[in-house]
This record gives sequence, structure tokens and C-alpha cells, in this order.
Amino acid sequence: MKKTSTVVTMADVARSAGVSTMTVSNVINGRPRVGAETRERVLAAIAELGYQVNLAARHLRAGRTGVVGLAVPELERPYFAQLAGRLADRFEAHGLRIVVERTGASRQGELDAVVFSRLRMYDGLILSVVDLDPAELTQMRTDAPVVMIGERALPSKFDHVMMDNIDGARQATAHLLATGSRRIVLLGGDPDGGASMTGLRAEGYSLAHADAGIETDPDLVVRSSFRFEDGYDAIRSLLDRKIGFDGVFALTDVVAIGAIRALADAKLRVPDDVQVVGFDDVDEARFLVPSLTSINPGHDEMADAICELLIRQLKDGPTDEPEELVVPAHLVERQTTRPHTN
Amino acid sequence: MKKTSTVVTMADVARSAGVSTMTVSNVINGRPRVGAETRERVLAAIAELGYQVNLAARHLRAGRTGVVGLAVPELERPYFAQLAGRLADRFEAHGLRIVVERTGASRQGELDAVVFSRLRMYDGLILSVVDLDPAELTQMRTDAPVVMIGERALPSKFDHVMMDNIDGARQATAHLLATGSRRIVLLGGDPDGGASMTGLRAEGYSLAHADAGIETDPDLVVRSSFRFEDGYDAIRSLLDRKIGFDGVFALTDVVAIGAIRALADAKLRVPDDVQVVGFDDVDEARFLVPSLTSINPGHDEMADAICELLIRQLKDGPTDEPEELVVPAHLVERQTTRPHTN
DNA sequence: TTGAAAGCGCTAACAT
DNA sequence: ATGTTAGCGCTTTCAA
Repeated sequence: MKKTSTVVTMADVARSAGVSTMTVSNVINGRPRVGAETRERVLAAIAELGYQVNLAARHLRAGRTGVVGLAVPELERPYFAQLAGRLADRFEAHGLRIVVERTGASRQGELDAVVFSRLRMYDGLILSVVDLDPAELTQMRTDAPVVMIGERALPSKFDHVMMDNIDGARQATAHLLATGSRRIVLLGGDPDGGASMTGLRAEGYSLAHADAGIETDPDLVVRSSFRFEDGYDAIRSLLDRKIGFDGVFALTDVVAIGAIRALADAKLRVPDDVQVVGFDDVDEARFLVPSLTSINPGHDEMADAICELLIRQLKDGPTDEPEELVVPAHLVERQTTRPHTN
Repeated sequence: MKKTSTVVTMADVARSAGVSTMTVSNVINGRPRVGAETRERVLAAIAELGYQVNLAARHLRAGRTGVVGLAVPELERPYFAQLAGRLADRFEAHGLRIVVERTGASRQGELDAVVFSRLRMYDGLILSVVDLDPAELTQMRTDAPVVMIGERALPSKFDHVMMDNIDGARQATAHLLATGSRRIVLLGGDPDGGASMTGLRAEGYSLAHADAGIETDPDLVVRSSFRFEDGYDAIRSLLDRKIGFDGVFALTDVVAIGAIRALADAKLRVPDDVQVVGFDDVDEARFLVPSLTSINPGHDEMADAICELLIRQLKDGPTDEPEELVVPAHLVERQTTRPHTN
């Protein structure tokens, strides 16, 4: 009895099987040059002792973990939770695990923490940038494979997969206009949001109005956060202030759901009195009553692209010429908007 | 120019600042015995070189990472996504990060993978057990702090925080009976589910019927998976088969949402024709139209307990006498059920 | 086919 | 207040 700790190391296995640690390592990693009988002995010892590899040690030495990090603003937002699920499926097919962590969205310090520190635990990182400006982006010096998601094109050395925020928002707004809405609330929007998701979707809202030759009313632009209650509160406040409207473009489906609840409380009918379009086409959307018209940002295409780009970096090392990909968005018409009349 | 790699190590910082690596380590970890001027030099060097600690190395040496793992069956299920958010908040207050990974629920091999291997990357693990039987549970030999979530009491050496699945389900069903439903669908249930969540909630359903002296009808027990469409499909199939019912107890809110959509398609009114109660009280529930009556499994109490138990293990080492905690559940009455008539 | 030696980057324990 | 030594558990390299 020399060891008191119950942690079993490779050396323990080696001793028990009467071989060197190298041979154990070779067996575990499926390397070829190991005798059949030796392999058996080693496997038996592993099973008997309940040995588990220490990933930290492997990572330290070999520089890989088989783990890909996914950093998102909030874990509970359906869009990101569903994205995580889709990515997990795809990476699993490549023998890689996804682990998810949150950045906290706004606080840029959070984000740095992920990129500058945690990255070292992963073979690669998928980073959903929310409120990161180009200056910070270029500061990130790292050799590790990184794929960025979201927002507008930014000068950076990272592969970057984007949804088409502007065009998606334009389609949503255009649809509301085409089906008869004239006073459309921009819910959650921030016209000064610049290259953030908020700013881009607000831009699409303006574009659609310009295309249709219809003025926008600043009173109808309501900023909010992105939880259910934020959408609810925003619409409530609009109603309390007696500001009239006949359509809502919600910047996310979650906010749209909150908005619809507020409309119901006010006895306003959807879509008869007020039409609503969301953005994200989360799984919830098609099961709501009425089901939610939304913008599908190209879920599967995005997940495919993200996975493919990261896998490529994992193989070939960091990219020299970062790829910048914009996945097309499309409207999914459901019951919170009226059919076209024309 | 000796190094070609761009990875900056502590040794690089030490050289640049003209100190030993130990001093750099002391500065980084905020240990006291460092001169003010030396600290400045070191911090300057860190900033200049863009140094980041290598967590794998720290973990290997110090045995801690500042990271707590959370393993859940599916990343996209709102209950787990929202749980992850709550836990992240709490652990953040203790200077710890949460990272989330999925086990895949059913495949026990997935689960083992987490427990036996990934665990080594974390200071502790929170494991949501879904389909794990006691035998496997006792096999897990590990010194690392582990807190289990969910399901029924199981003999194990781990701290275990449970929601009261049986009583929650009993309350849900009792409420349906008390408000006039007599033929209540058990949606997603599996009476043979044993100690799984499914089996426990089915048990509560039976209990409530027994309490009320009302027979259950096996035709009304419909198994399903836990996605929106599973709830939808299950109700559709019941309607197609002309099996009459006037209430639905859905094993999760997600399934309930799918069910309500199917009822709407069949022109059945909720709650007038069919009452619906879900389980989980996810954020979505109160914003739906009609808002969803559900069982709140004690979200905050659970998160508090989980955090507290893990933190304690982190401090004191693995528990000798594992704690087993059952958090009470309570009904949240909303619009998918009728008010009490008595 | 197998093993010995070296060292990945860091920190605990012990000098100085 | 700072430095030296040793070694965490693994894998790479090279030798047997």
C-alpha cells in the first residue's frame, strides 16, 4: 500500500500489467505497434483499476482534448440553446464534444475571459459575438482554431459565419407592409446599434420602409432586452401611452412571444388587429397558437458551415485567408400574419 | 529569436520582467508576498506579451480549474437551458464558471463518458441523471465533487438534489380532477418507467386518481419523447383514434405546448373543452396564450441547493455522508385550466 | 514490439 | 520578497 489516493494513473496500469506507461498509452490511443496479448493484459488492467485518462495532462502534452468550446451570450435563450444542440450533433459525428459556456453578452470582459483563457482548454472555439467591436477583435492573438458567429462582417483573421440580419429584418418588415400593416413597431430595436444584431435588424426595418415609400415613426421604435418579459413590458408601455400600431416586428421570437401576450391582455387580436413577425424561427414558433411568423436565419446551413470551417482549421491549422460566409435568411409564414391580399 | 511559436508562457513573462516564474505566478494568483514595484513590472510584461495562463497546466499541477461542469441530457430543452442559466449566475458569484455539456439522455455510454473522463477537466460536476440505474451509479468511483440532480432517491455516495416528481405530478393531476376533468391524458408518461422522471410523474398521476377514487384508463396513457412535435403527434394520434378526453397532464411544458397546438388544430378549446397542465414551469409558460398552468419544481431552491452542496464539497472534499434533498414542487395556476368551481 | 528519457506549463514546498 | 527544485500525468522522440 503505497498510494493512498484513489486516482488511478497510467503508471498504475502499467505496473499492474507489467509493461511501460508508453505501452499503455499506445493501447489507449489505438496505435498499431502493440502485441495482441500485451494489449489484452493492458485492457484488463484498465478495466480492473477503473482507469480514466487525465485530459488535462493529455492536453498539456499533446495539445488536444477532443473538445470544442461554444461561447454564447446567454445559455437560456432558445436560439442559442437550439444552436448548441445542432452543433453538438454535427461535431459528435466527427468524434468531438461540444461544451457550452456563456459570455454574458454585453460585458466585453466576459468575452475576453473566454477567448484569452478558456480557449486553452479546447481544441477550438466557436464564439458568438454580440457586442464586440472590430478593435477588440483584432487584438485577439491566438493560434487556436476559432470560428465566429453572427453580426456583420468585421475585419478579422477569423472565419466568420453570419446570418443575414439586415435582409431577414427587411423581409419581415416587408411582409408586414405587404399584408396591410402601416404602423409597425420595431420591438427591441436600436437604430444606433451599429453593427450589433440590434442595429442590423433595425436597418432592415428601415430599408423595407424605404422600399415601400413609407415613413417610419420614431415613437414606434422600442428598445428592450431579449427576455419574454421585456417584450411584454415594451408593448404594455406602448399601449399605456396610447401609441397606435397595427404591426410588430420583434427582433427575436422570444420578445415576440412576450409581445403577443401583452396584446392578448389588451384584447387585441393577432393577426386581425395587430400582425406580428419574429426573428430566429425557434422551435417554439410553429407550435404557438397562433403559430408565429418568423425569419429562419438558415439554421442548418449555419451549423453546417460552422462545423465545416472549424474542422478544416483543426486539420490544416489556423487559416491564412479567413472565410466570411453569409447564410441567407427566409420568411416562414404562419398565423400571426394575414395572407397576402393581392 | 529563439521561439517561433506565438504561445506566450510564464517563463517568457518572467524573462521579460527579469524575475522568476514563481514571482509571475504569485502576481497572477494575487498572492501577497510580492513587492509593489515588481508587481508592476510583471503586469506590464503580461500586458505587453499578451500572456494567458494555460489552464491545462494549472489544472495538472494545482488540481483546480475554476470550472464546474454541468451535464444535461439535451442542451435545447428549455428546462435545462434555464437551469444552466440559473446555476451560472450562482457559481459566478463564487468566482466559478459553468460549462455545459450534453449526455444524450438515454445512452448510458454517453453518461459514462462524461463521468469517467471529462470530469477530470472540472473542479466538480453537476450531473442530471435521466436513465441511470443504481448499479451504474455505485460503480462510479471518483473523488471529484459531484452533485446529482433529478429522479428518485438512489443509493449512492453522491449528494443528490431532487425535485418532487411524484408529488408535483399528483398536484397537477389533482388540480385537473378538482376542476372537472374526468378523462385525463397522461402525455409522455411511461407507467413502466420506474425511477425515471417519466415513471415518477406517471406515479403521481395514478396517486391523484386513487385519491379521488377515479379509475385511470390505459388508453389515455401516451408515451412520447420530449420535443414539441412529440406532444403534438401524440395528441393528434389520440384524436385520430377518436379516444375521448377532457384533460391533459403533460409530463413537460414543451410537450404541453405541442399538445395545445394539436388541440387548436382540432378546434378544441383550452380550457373549455380540454384542460392542460404542464410540468417544469419554464419561462415560456406564463407568456403563452392561454398561459400554461404548470408545476414549478422549485427552480430557485434547487439551484441554491445544488450550488451550496457543490461549493461545500469543493471546500471540504468529498462527502462522507451524502445529502439527499427533495425540493417541494407547487402548482402555478394559469389559463389552461379552469378556476375551481367549489 | 517495447521501453527510457525528456518535458509540456504550471505551482507547492522549501530555500534564500 | 524572491528564487530553486521538483513533479503533476501524459506523449513525443529515440533507443533497444
